[in-house]
Amino acid sequence: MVCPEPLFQVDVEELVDMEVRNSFARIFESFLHRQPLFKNKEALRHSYTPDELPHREEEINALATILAPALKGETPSNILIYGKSGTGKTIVSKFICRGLRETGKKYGVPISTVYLNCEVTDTQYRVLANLAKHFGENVPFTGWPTDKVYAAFKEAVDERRQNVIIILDEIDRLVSKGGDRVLYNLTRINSELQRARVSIIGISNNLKFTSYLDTRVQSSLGEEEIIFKPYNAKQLEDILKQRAELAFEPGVLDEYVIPLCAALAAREHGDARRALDLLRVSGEVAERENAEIITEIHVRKANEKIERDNVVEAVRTLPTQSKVLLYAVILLEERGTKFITTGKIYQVYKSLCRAVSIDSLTQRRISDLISELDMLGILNSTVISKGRYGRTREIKLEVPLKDIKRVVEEDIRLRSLSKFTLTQTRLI
DNA sequence: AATCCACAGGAAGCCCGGGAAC
DNA sequence: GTTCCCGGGCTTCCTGTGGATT
Repeated sequence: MVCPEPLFQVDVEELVDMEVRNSFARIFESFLHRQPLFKNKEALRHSYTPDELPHREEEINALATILAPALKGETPSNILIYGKSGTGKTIVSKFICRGLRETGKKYGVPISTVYLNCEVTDTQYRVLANLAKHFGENVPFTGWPTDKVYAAFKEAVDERRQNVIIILDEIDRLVSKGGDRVLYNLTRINSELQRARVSIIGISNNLKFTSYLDTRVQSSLGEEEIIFKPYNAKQLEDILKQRAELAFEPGVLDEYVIPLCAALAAREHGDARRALDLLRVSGEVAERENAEIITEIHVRKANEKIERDNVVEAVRTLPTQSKVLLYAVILLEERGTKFITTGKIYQVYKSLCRAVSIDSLTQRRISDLISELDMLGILNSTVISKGRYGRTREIKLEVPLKDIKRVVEEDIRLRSLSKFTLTQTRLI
């Protein structure tokens, strides 16, 4: 996500500013000889699982209590875990599963755990194929009938006596993409197994997602529910302190840095992931400035950088059609159009398509693309009714216009858009 | 109260590419 | 090579709707 700008370029600019032009050798020398700020940057990554998870004791206990029967060969209840992003759901689940496996190993109880992120593995087929692969079956990523994959998984799992715990992270993604049949199958699989037993841990940040499920799945999946509360600023501070000790050289952090990172992340619904990113990027910013100490200013800069980078990256990776659509909104915004509606956007969009000679999509499809951009937080759309003048969506740009305009124009196929003016359409 | 606008958004189905099996 | 299956992007067709206007 956050890709640091090349060190080289920035340093050169700075040197010119400082009117130090002797030689590049000096840059390299200083790079090599300056005191490092980081001791182990990995400790600030999301993927890092520390040995202790502060302020999640209750959740850990709850989860451990539910899963403990696996150690006696009994089948633990299925569990649903709810909580906003960065509240430790994933890390706690992985942490517990690791402990469970290790304890099982110690006492000779076979327990295997599988972690699947349903944002990537978002269909029935993919979930089953991944599970089957985990148990040694060779399933192609497409091609087989789903029943066959299911059978392959069942057979592989049932080869020996074992307790299997499947973690389905972002399980709500599965439902929104019609992969909920797999949940139905998985929750009933135990009745078809001879030796193995399967339990599911579903992780979701959407409290209401079960309402979209079949009632039978609802009740069997949600046998136990655990809710992860967001961290408050004080708790985030503790987490950051713990990681900072591992990540930074002693004495490089100004005393206000951690509280500020914690406070900024607490504003974002207590997101620990954001707090860690903030701390890491602050360090990187300071490093690039050749600073010896990381200060509040670096944190502020890091915060801006993270927000900008997120948006730019989101826009850069959009499909071409969405970029053209976004460009239509940008042009309308630049024109100061008061009510930007689906219809207006569609007309501008069509002329843009003509200008860059690509096929235009139907208004129905564009309506869906607008919703997607809304979900990404790039646009904001609200359905409004203008009485006699119809019901439509009022759409606003949610991100800095200049930044994203540049990003869209960078697309090779859309270069010529920069020359386009709205007078070419009869609108507005 | 009836009408009517400008869409929202659901449902069904088409088409295509990727891949396995025959 | 042909057939079958899956997922994703898309179109077509359709019904529904909030509130200004008639």
